Amino acid sequence: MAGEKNKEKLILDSAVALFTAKGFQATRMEDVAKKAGISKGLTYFYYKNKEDLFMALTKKAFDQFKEEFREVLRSKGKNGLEMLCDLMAKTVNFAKEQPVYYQAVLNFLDVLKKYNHPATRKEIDPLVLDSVHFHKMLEIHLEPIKLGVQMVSQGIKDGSIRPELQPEITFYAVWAMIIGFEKMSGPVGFEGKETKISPEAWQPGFTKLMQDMLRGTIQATRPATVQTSLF
Amino acid sequence: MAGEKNKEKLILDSAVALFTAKGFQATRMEDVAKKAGISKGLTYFYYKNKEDLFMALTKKAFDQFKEEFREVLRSKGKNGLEMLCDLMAKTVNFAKEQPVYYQAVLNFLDVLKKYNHPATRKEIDPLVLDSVHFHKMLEIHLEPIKLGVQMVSQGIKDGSIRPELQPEITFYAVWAMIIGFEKMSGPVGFEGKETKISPEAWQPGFTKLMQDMLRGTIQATRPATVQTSLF
Amino acid sequence: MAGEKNKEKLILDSAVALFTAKGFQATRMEDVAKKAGISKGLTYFYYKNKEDLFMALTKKAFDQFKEEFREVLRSKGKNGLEMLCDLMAKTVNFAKEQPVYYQAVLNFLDVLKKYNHPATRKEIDPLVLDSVHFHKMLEIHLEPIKLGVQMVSQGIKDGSIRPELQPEITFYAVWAMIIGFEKMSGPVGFEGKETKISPEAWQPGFTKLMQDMLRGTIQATRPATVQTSLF
Amino acid sequence: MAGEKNKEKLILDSAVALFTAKGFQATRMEDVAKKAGISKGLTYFYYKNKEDLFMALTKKAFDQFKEEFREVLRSKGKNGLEMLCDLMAKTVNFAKEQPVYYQAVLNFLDVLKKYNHPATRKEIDPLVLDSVHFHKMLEIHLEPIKLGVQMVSQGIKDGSIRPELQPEITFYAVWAMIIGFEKMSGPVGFEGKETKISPEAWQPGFTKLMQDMLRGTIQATRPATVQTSLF
DNA sequence: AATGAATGAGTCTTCATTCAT
DNA sequence: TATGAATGAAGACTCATTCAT
Repeated sequence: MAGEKNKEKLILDSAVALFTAKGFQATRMEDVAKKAGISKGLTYFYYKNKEDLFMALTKKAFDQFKEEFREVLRSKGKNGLEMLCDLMAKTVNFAKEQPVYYQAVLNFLDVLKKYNHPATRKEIDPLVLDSVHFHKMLEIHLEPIKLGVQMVSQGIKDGSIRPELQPEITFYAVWAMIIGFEKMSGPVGFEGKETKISPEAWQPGFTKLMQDMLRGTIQATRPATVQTSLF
Repeated sequence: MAGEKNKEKLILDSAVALFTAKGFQATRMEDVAKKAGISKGLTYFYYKNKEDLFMALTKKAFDQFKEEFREVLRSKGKNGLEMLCDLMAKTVNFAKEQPVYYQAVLNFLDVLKKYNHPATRKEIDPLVLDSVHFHKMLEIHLEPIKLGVQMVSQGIKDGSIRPELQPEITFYAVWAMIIGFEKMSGPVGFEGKETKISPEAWQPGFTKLMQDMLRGTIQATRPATVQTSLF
Repeated sequence: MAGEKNKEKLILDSAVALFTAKGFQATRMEDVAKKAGISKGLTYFYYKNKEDLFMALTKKAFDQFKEEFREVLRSKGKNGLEMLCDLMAKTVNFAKEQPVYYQAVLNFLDVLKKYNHPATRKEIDPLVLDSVHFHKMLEIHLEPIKLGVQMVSQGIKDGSIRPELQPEITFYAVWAMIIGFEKMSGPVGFEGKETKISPEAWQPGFTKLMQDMLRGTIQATRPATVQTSLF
Repeated sequence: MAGEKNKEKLILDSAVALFTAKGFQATRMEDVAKKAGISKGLTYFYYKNKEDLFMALTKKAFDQFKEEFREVLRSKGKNGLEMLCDLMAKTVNFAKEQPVYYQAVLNFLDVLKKYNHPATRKEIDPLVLDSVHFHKMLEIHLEPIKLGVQMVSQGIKDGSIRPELQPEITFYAVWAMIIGFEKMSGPVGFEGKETKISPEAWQPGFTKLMQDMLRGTIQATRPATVQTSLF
C-alpha cells in the first residue's frame, strides 16, 4: 500500500528522527520501535543491536552522500572548479538538512582512523566490528573520494584549476576545508558581540579562498572587485 | 608536599588517561577515582558530576591549546605565513599527543554550535550548561582565534600573505583546513592498496596548498621544482 | 521417502544434538528448527511448547532406557547377579553415549519426586504437567524397575544372589548404587594429584562391592585373588 | 543491632529461600534483593552476578555439608560402620531440610565432571568459571571425601568393616549409594498403588544392604531376625 | 576533606510463542 | 502442513550519584 514502507526502512527513519532530536546515546531502542509503530523485538529482528542499526544508518548516509558527489559530477556545463564549489555548497547543505547523516559519516571517519591503526583497533566497540554494514562501508568508503578526485582532474583538464596540482592531494585538501568549514561554523555562525565577521560574509569569503588556492591568483588582480567588498 | 599534587589535578589526570584509553562514555567515575588513588565520593566533592569533570578537562585542554597559539606567536624571526604553518604542525602534533584534549576541544565546538542557536540549545545536556567550566570557556573560546587572526595580520604586514585578504575570514579558513586535515587523516593515513597518496606526501602537499592559498601563486611561475614531485 | 524421516523425529533428533552441546536452557527453539531443516512454526505444530518437546524427548529416553533393561534380561546363559553387573555397565555406557537421554531420565526422577508430594507438586512447571508425554511416562515409569526386580528374583532363584534379600528393595539399592556411581565419576574420574584411586580401579572395585553385597561374602574367605589387586 | 545480620549473609539467605521455592532460573535478582530488604544494586556489589551468588551459596552448602561429616566423625563411642550409617541418615536429612544446599552440591558435582574433562570444560558457563567461590570449592571439594575415607579406615581398624576392603573405593561406593538413595526416593517414596515397598521399609532395608556390603554376611545367618521382617 | 556502602532509574537484549498467509 | 514476520514479557546488569559517618 501507499504509505506502507517496508519495516526495515521504517525503523531506520525512526532512528534518524530520534537520533536527530536526542542523539544516539539518549535514544532508546524502545522509542525507535514505538515511533516506527512496531514492537521492540522486531527491531532486533532487522538489526542485530543498536550499533548495527547505527551502522546501517551510516551506510545509508554514505550512499546518500555519495549521491551528492554524483549529482555534482553529472551536472553539465560546469568546470572542475565550479564543481568543487558546488560540492562544498551541497555538503554544507547536507550537514544542515541531514545532521544525523552528516554526523554519522564523520563518526565513521573517526572509527576508520582507529581501524587503520592496529594499536587502536581494539578500542572500537566489538558490536561495530560485528556489523555487516560496517564492513560494507569499509569497502566503499573511498568511492566518494574518487569522485572528488575526478572533479579536480576535470578542473585541471578544463583549465579552471592550475595544472601543477596533484589531483589526489588537492581533493583531500579541498575536502578537509569543507569539513573544517562545517565544524567552524559553530563559533563563527553566531551574530554575537564578539564576532567581527558576519555569517553572511563567512561562507563566500571561505569559498573564494578555496578558489584562489585552486586556480592561482593571477586573476586576483582583475575581477576581485565585487568580492573584495566582502573582505 | 613535593610529589603530592593537589587532588583536583590528580583526578583530572586520571580522567585524561582513562578517557584516552576507553572514551568518555566507557569510563566510569569509580575508575577515575581508583586511578587517582582516592575515593569515589571525593571526586564528587571536586567536580559536581561527570559532565562537570569533562568540562573542566575541556577547559584545561583549551588553555593548553591556547598556549600553543601563544608559543607560535611568540617565536621570533618568523613571518606570518610561517607562523600559520607552524600552527598547523603544532596542532597536528597536539592531536596526536593529546587526543583527548583535542577531541574535547572539537566537542566543545559542537556544543557551541548548538548553544549559539536557540532552537538547538535545549538539546544540550543540562549538566553541561550547569558547569562553571563550560561558562568560563564561553568567555574565552575566541581568544585562540584572535591570536590566529593576529598571525594573518602579521603576515599581511610582513608581506608573506597577500594583502587583499581579510584576516578574520582568512584565519577561519586556515583553521578549517587544519581541523579538516586532522579529520581526514583517517582514510588517508593508511598504507592500503587503495590509497594512491602516501601519508608522507599528504601533509607537505597539504601545507603547500595552504601556503599557495595565502601567498598567491605568483611564485608558481617559477615552478617549485622539488615539491612538484610530490604533486 | 527413503532418507526422509518424519518431521517429528527430525525435530527430536535436532533437540538431542543441541541439548547435548548447549543444554536445555541455552538451546533456542529456533535453532532446533534450523537444525531440523524446518521452520520455527512447524516445531510448534508437532510439540506444544519447549517443555513438551523435552518431555517427548524424555519419553524416548525412557523407552530406550527400558530397552537396555530388556536386552539384559533377554541375554541367555547369565545368572541374576551377572545381569545386574551387565545392567550397571550398560547404564554407565548409556550415560556416556547418550548424556542428554540419561540426564532427561534423571530430571524426570526429580520432577517425579515433586509430583508425588502434594506440597511440592505446584512447583512443577505447568507446561510440564500439560504435556501428554509426561503423563505417558507417569504410567510407564515403573516398568524398568520391574524388569530390574525380575533380575534380582532370578538371581535368588539361580543362587547367585543370597536368598534372604527382598527383591524390590534390593533392586532399588542396586539402582541407587548405579546412579550414584555415575554421579561420583565427576570427582573420581580425574587423574589429579589429589585422587588416590585411579579411575581404572574405581569401576571394577565398585562393581565388586556391589557383588559382595548381593551374594554375601562367603567367597571372601577364599580370597578373590585377581580382584584383590585392585583394592 | 540484634537481627542485623551483615548484608552479604542477608542476600544469601534470601537466595536460599527463593531458590528453594522457585528454583534458580525462576528467581530474579530483584526478588532476592527485595526479600533481603535492600536494593538491587547492592546485590551486585556483593556478588558479581547471579552465577557468582549461586557459587557463593554452593560454597556455603559445601561448608555446611562438610560440617555434617565432621560431626559424624567427632561422635564418640561409634564404630566406623555406625558412622557411615549415621552419615547416610544425616545426608538424607540434609537433603530434606536444605534441599537447595543439597542440590547445589550435586550441581557442583556435575560442573566438576565437565571441568575435569578438557573437552567439556568449555561448556561451563564462563560466569561460573569467573567466580571466586567456584575456585575455592575446587580446592576444598575433596575434604568431605577424605573424612568419609577416614570413617571406613576407622571401621576396618575397629573390626566393624571387613579388612580386605580398600578405604577409598569403599567410601566412594557408600557415597554413591547414599546419593543414589536420595535420587531414587522419587519413585519409591510414594504410597501409590504401584509401589510394592512401603517408604518405611525402604530406608532401613537399604541401610541394611549397605551394612552387609561393608561387614560381610557371615553374621547374616544369625541376627537377621528383626530386620527380616522389614523385607 | 574523605570514605565507600547503598541506591535505583535506566536499557539493552533474548526468546518462547503466535498467527496471518 | 508449512512459513517466518511479529510480539512482548521478562530479566540481568550498569553506574552516576548520594549520604551517613
